[in-house]
Amino acid sequence: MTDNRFDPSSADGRWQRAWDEAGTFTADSNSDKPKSYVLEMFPYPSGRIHMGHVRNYTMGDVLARYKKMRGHEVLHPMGWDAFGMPAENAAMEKKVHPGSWTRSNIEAMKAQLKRIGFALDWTREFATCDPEYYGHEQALFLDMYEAGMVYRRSSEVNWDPVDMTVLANEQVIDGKGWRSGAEVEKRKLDQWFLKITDFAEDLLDGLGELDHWPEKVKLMQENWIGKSQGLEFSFELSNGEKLPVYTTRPDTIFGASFCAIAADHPISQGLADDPAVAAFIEECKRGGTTAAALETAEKLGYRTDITAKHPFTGEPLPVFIANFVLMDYGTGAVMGVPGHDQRDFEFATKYDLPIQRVVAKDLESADAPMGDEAEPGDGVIIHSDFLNGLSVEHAKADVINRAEDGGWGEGTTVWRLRDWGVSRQRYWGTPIPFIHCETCGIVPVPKDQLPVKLPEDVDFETPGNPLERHPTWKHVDCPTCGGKARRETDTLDTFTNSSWYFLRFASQPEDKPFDPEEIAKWMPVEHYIGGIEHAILHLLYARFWTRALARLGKFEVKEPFASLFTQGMVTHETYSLGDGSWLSPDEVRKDGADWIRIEDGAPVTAGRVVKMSKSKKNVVDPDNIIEKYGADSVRWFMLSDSPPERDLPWSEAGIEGCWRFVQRLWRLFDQIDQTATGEDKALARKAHQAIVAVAEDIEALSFNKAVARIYELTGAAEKAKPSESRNFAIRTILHLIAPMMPHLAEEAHARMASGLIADAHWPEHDEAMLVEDEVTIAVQHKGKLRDTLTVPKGASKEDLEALALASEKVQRSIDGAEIRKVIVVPDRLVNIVT
RNA sequence: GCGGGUGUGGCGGAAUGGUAGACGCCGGGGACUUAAAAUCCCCUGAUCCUUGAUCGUGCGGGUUCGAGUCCCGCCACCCGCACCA
Repeated sequence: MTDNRFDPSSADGRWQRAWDEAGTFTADSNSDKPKSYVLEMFPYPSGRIHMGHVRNYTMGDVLARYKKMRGHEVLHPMGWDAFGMPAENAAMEKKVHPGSWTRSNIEAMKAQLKRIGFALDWTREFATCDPEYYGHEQALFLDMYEAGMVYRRSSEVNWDPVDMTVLANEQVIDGKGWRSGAEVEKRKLDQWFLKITDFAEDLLDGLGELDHWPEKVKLMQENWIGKSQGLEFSFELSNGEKLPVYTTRPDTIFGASFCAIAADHPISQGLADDPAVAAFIEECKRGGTTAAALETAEKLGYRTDITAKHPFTGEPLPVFIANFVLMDYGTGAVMGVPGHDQRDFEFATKYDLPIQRVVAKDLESADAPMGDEAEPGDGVIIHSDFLNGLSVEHAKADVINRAEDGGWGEGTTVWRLRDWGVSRQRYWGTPIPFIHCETCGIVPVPKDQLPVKLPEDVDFETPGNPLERHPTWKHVDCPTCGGKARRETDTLDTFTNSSWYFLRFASQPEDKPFDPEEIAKWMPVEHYIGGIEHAILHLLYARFWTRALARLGKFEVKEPFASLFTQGMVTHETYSLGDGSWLSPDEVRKDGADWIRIEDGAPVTAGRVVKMSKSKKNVVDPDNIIEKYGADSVRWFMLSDSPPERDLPWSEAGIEGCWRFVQRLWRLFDQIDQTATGEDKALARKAHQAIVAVAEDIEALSFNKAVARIYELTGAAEKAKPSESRNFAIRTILHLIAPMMPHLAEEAHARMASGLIADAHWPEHDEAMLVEDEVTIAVQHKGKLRDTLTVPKGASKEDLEALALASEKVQRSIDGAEIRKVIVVPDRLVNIVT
């Protein structure tokens, strides 16, 4: 009566259309059901959906469908993070407009997502490059400006002196420009900043309320915000000036043997008349602006003639200009304590400065010779006059007190977090809505003139910012005085686009960014899922925007994402030829134990399993897989085996196994026997236990465990003889897999009932059916397993002990030794200690 | 350099301090078939003196009747570092 094979090539599309036509996944904000907002980080439209997307969206999809089965009104939207550099690169390489390149990518990727059968509300789709979206973003940016959260200052960028253009960190390879190959320099530009540091305390405290965020992400954000307590004080300099410095280790002040200031510190700049100083400052401009580049660069210093007077000893300390001191952090000047800071240690070794230990592990080791690195650890203070014998903690407090009493310093809090530079000298982003007027200065674009749209007619033939070069776009009249003025040609960092998109998904009125009442209905996002690579920047910026908008009175929500899940990457084995060139998986095959190239039989080395990437050619295209196995097999693969937070190795064998399981289920679903009677208590119990366990696993996002349980129940149902219990078990499996393999589930459901299984309820379980009658307990002798016993559940300690001692195997192991102790854990084990 | 993480069979991984290896993949053996595919059944951590025993969760210590799990110290690998998204 039915085919004995499930055919996804016809079923998948049929059910996808059925869901579309019924509007099954359209979220109704007026529903009186409890609301659930499930969101995956929206994709950048790079051109093709990759396996990482499939994994991410499958997890969210299972949650969304499960929540719906649990009676929730679910919002599960999708859109496009559409601004960014790849579109401009494509424009340069392929001579296409970034907008049309992006639009056609979106169209292709949307079709791919549809083929996987995601339960998405497409009615709310948008792209961040839609003028409507970025216009509202400009309005929000102006609101933040009015509230004093936006300002301008000069800041360093990577400058390519050959291409005459600003480079992203990504475009700096080994300190050189990626196109020109020229040595990159630091250059200062006037740029726009958002005052995220005003929210440092709030963002830090807010982490405490995020109970459903991974600890590691919270810890990373905490370290990133980097609250530190320390002492800010001033050295008196030999030239009569004062040098304010900040230190987190005032306890080590007697170990200071030099001071170091940043190259762009005012004192350094004041000495720049000296050609040697000027040359050194120039030297410091070499190299990129990333933390890693700065930290790993060789420590360089220039010894000035100035000395600083130690506040306690009065000793003169040499003042150096040094490349490892940052003007952006603290005061741009530090006291160097080589004994207890690794950077200072290296610097002191290089420039032959004294290295004195002032914190020792204990008094005995106080005068042991210093090793070849600094000692940053805790201990007791030595060689420090009145601090001797104090703990690090007490010494810190003592020095701060004395500085405050003496009026030469004070205890302060310093944050590692820096204000967010949002200026980008690029075309494909949100234009920053300001006008520079010769007479009025900086003037916001009036809101009724938003959006400030990007011009369409731009060229990418010459490097640099096309908005700057455009013949007319930047020339405007001042909105205040009507005089000649110039548009801001910087665009906003793409991270601003992704800092509020979840609000626009929840509510999208035409005349404003969002409607507070709708926000109140849906926010916060209940489940937010995405890559660990966003642990800091995107997630911190989104938290910041939400708090900033709340401070502006736009809504009450303070934290956008109630729970966060960071998923692992999809990886694949790599294949290479003897010459080191990479081969793609479909160019090779296994020949016995070895790998060969299909084309000519050349030997191939199977290498490490790493993240799928174009450069390693170990990419598997989801479309080809769906074509061959259907959407459900791929979805099942994404959920199986690996825990979702870890990497998932893609394998051909694995997807084959999923395909076989789809067919196994299909055959099983055909075996409901309406004439069957009788109870199979063991199977019924397994089914009830699975209903509870799979629900718990899905809610904990432990999809791999849910999958294993479904395999177990399936195996048991297959083996069982027909009975009412078996029919129940089969129908249970059908509902348990519905969120994971929705097409197969609909197809099978349609043959036994009317309506969509997507609209069905999660099966009910019977509490009484969960309890086992019998348990297997372990019998140990001195902690080693000797025997097992099957006993009724709840057997008494005495009975268990007697049964254990009666075991022949146990007696042989004890071998007549004296029994000193017997530990009995009911329903678990008996441990006999001799 | 700084910060974060991971480590269990041939592979992916299970395991409230209580029977290590659930479940899947690979591999081996068998059934069915003219044959193949599909399907079904059985086996599959290592070693040995094989009715059984010993060893075994990156390495070295410790706590405990009992440690993959808790504590201390290492090693290896991976990820992030503010203009990639």
